[in-house]
Amino acid sequence: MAEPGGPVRDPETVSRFVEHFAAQLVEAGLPRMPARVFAALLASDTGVLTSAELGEQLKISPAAVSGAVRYLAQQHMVSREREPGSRRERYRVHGDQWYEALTNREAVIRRWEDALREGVTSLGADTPAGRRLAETLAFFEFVEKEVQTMMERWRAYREERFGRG
Amino acid sequence: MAEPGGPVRDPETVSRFVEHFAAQLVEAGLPRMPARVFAALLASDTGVLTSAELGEQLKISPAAVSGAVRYLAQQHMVSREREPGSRRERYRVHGDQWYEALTNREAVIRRWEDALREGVTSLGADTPAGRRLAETLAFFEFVEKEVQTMMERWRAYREERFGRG
DNA sequence: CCTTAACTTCACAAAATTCTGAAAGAAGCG
DNA sequence: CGCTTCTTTCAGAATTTTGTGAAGTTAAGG
Repeated sequence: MAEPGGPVRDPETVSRFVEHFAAQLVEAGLPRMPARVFAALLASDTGVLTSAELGEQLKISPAAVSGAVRYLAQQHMVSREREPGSRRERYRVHGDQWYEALTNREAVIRRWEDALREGVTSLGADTPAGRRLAETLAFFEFVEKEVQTMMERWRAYREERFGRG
Repeated sequence: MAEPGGPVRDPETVSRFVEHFAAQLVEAGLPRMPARVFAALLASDTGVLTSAELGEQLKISPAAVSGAVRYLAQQHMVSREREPGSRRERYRVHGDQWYEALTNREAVIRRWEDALREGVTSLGADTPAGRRLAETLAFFEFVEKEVQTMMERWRAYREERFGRG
């Protein structure tokens, strides 16, 4: 399908997917612009786009691209690369990297756990509320461990099914 | 510690925990009022509070309580009970129920999967972008299955460690 | 160095969200 | 049936978030 000289990718088809998938991400809590930029990268053939390409494709200002990309980089969902010998920056979705980011709410969970531990102590480990908090804490600790092993299983499964990315 | 006649719970200590934990939830994406209401329920001794109690404790209007509770109930994070023979409604965090809710982003994931499937088709399963989308789709399908078995392991572990809730 | 291309930061306008008071709506109880 | 108590809905004020244009910053290329 992909011809040598020119891509057959219909921009409108791509855009339809990008906006639709971005909308789902937004619904799940991601801010709008980061969601759109991320979807655009996912739907690109190389997985790499420049700031200009993103701005043009999504019809947004350079400032918006900048903000969205900063957000995504902080969440480790994309990485930024300097194109050698050029002022252009390139943004990339790297398969593995972003699965990990999705499940690596580690920092967030860690803070939940801290807050819960403090709650158990201050409310009293021997009170009903304290016991409820302790159980909740145990749940998060459990999940944290499980997610790690789950990702190991995923990597194995992925390699078997798709080969090395 | 909990005496028969009157609770020793220091309201200020409780409030400190409630606001702190709620703040973490907000940071993770939960709207403010639902987060505060939920934290208050978690920190209550019985796990049940009336609308009036919530309003008083959090210093918010009945309208705010109503909105927050509707949100939480939709997310299956609390359940509402009618106190028999009274106009009062009671809201409850039920241990199991809300762990499940946390991991049951099922509906959300389902929609992601749908969008991705459509993307694979419309961009072409044999294009680089299509392959990337297909792999992403595989990841979610994998996670969906894994989370289910993880929750089974949690229930087993929980029962062993805490006994029947 | 100076020019120029590319990205970033900042202040502000626009848009969306959030919470409240007020009014309306249910449901028990006499 | 009407009174009373509790909850929900609604319109609007206040706050927050978002995206832009414009100025500022960095670094390549002459």
